[in-house]
Amino acid sequence: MEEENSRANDRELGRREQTRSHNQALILAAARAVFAEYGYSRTTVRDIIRATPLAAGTFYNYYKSKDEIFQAIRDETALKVRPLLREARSGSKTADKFIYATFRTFFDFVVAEHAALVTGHSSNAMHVRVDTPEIIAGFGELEEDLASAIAAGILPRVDIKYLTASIAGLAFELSENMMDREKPDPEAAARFATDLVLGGISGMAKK
Amino acid sequence: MEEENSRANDRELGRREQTRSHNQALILAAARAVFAEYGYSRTTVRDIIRATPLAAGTFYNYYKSKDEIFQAIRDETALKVRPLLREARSGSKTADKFIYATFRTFFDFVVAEHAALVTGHSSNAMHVRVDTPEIIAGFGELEEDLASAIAAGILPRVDIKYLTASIAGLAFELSENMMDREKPDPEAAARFATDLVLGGISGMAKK
Amino acid sequence: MEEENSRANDRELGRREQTRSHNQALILAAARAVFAEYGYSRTTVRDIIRATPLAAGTFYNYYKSKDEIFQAIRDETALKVRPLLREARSGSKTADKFIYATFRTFFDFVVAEHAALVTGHSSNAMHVRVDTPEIIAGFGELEEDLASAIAAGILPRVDIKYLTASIAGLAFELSENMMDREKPDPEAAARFATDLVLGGISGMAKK
Amino acid sequence: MEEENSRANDRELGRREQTRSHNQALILAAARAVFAEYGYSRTTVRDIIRATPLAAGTFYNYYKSKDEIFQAIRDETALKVRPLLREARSGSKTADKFIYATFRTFFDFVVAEHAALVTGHSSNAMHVRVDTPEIIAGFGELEEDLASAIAAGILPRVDIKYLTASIAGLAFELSENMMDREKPDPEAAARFATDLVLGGISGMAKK
DNA sequence: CATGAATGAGAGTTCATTCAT
DNA sequence: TATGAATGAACTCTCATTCAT
Repeated sequence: MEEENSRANDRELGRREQTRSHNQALILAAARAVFAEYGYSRTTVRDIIRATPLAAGTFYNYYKSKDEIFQAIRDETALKVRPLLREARSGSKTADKFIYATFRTFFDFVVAEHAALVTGHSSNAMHVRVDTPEIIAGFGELEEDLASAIAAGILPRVDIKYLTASIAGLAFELSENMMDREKPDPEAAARFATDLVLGGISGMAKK
Repeated sequence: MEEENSRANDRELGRREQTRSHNQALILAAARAVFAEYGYSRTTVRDIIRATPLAAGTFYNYYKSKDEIFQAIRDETALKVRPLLREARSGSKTADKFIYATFRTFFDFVVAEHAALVTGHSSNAMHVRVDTPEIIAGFGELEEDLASAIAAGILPRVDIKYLTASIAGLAFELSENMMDREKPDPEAAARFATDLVLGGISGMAKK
Repeated sequence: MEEENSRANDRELGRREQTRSHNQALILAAARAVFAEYGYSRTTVRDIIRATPLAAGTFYNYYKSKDEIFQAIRDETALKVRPLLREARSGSKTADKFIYATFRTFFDFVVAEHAALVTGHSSNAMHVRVDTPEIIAGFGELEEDLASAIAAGILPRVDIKYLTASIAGLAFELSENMMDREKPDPEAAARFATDLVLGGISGMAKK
Repeated sequence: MEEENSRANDRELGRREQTRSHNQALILAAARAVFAEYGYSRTTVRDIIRATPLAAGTFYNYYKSKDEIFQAIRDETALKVRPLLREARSGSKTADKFIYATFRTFFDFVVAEHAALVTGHSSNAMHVRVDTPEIIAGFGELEEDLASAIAAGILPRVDIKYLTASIAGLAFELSENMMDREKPDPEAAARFATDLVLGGISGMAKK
């Protein structure tokens, strides 16, 4: 039986490898879409494989469980954006650049990956945001960087934990509002957020 | 006949009603706790009654379904805080009072009702926030009030939708951070949030 | 507590007795109606007491179980009609009288008790007919009487079991058809059935 | 990809399909038996699968619900017998042939399908007969054919609705009696029913 | 490795019955 | 004895996971 399969599948060299990563990609993409749409518990493995040309059991050749693929997606997302954020902030010599880089990078990322889980706008009216170890680590990094920036005199001395929370809250909530708009504009959103954090609304004027 | 019986049973009805509302309270409290812990879908009705000395079927003497109690809790929360928020803002003649009143009222409420669902800090690493009609209406009210304040010259002309989202994001995220602290201080949190919104971090100095 | 109740209930002498049989009658009537409407399993005890001013637990002061009241109703029905049928047949000296008396009595009874269970025309399209010991005994009596009539030369020698079944089948099915008509006419139905059994359709002419 | 796989798996699909239809047959047979034994509402899906070597959930791989399999069985039965009945009657040029063909076909069918639901002889003492659209249509067809036969002068002018009901009542009741006998004899039963309908018992003599 | 039916624990819910009042 | 909330077994159905093919 295995021989027959290999005969059928190996007409091209490396076909197996190709199929394997192809299938993995199919499953990941389907999972991302479905988790983003329904959230973790309301998503069934059947939903995922139904969004795939594959069969139910095949799923388990790639992921040990529904939980595993979920965490894989979450971490994958956080792992992608975290280096971007750190790098963006690392070169910033002014408060404006520091804060703007943070928001801009985050909003750009959300636009690029808006099918993914970070900001799940589920059809049945629930915001789900996941605090995985990876994401928590991301918050930790932000806090560290804020501390460094304060130490370097780039940012004023404020309650760092509240500032971290504020930036996170603004980032998540504004990114959602931004994505609801006709044409998401990460530049404008980042500008708004940065101005708010730095100078408050006092110095803003509506365009 | 019913009247006669009730006359005869009056003394006991007091007891019964007492037990009844006691049980209702037990179930509500359990549900609040479990929903906050696990979110809607991961919570089972059995989880709720297990957190109670009652039997499985008893739940359904009080709520027709898992959905019904969930909505009851959500709306109860939103319906309680919304009038408070509106009233707090209504008398504010300055930007500072307006913004501070909003945050302070919200944080006070979170401290008072910290077992409730609105800001669920789940142990299994998920933030769930539900956009019920009630909560969405709350956002709408905030937006309206912001528009009025801008029209009245109390607040400067800024992107109202982004401002609404910003205040909401700050409120939810800071309230969570506040509750994680040893001694939640709504005054300090509201002060931080208000200063941030009005003047940004530029004018802040860490105490 | 008991004293209070008796004070309340005993203003008239024998009131208790009266209430008791009154309640029993209420429950029986409600049960008859609901069983006839929904059949045994789709009827809930709640349905029965809901059709009553009484409380759930009261039911069990009168009947040990749902099953018990169901059987009571079934047997009550059969026990009422069986003596009527026997008596009607007993005096019949001719085949026509014998057969006609059987059908006519049965159809009259159905008209009179059409809310009861014997011929249940349930709203969800099911015919339910119950073969309780009482009803089976009724069939047995019919068979006995047919045997006697044959022995007496009143009826010809035919397969008694098939004849019994035929009469039963005609009785049940025609009674249902009769009850579906605008104005149920037991006389006409009994005439039709009798003529069919005695002479077949050959000698009939449509009115 | 699916095509390739099916090519590769062709030999096994035969097995699988075989198992599949085997299981389907197991479930159908069990359902037929249990429904016949207990009727619709008293039958639980658990009863059905318990009468099977399969697991609880397997049922739902074949039927979406208890209702679906019930209707499948009902309609399957009615749909099988109806064309047979119509065809049997269609060629009949005399009253005897017409009536005999109807009963004989029905009784033959009952003998062949005696496990089925149409005529349920339940051990817990209930006859259940379901008026599905299919069965009602069967009655309608009988009535139509009777009307045609009367119009053609084959049958005398009698109350068609009562005649239809009579034939149905005789068919159901006699078939049950027939099946209770040691050796069911559809020919004899059909002869009895036909003679009864055509000439009544007057012309009969017990064998 | 793909397949997809089988599995069975467990979900939400109902309801006959019990029992404190 | 009437009350009606409490009970918990049993129901229909779902779904993550397994496994023979």
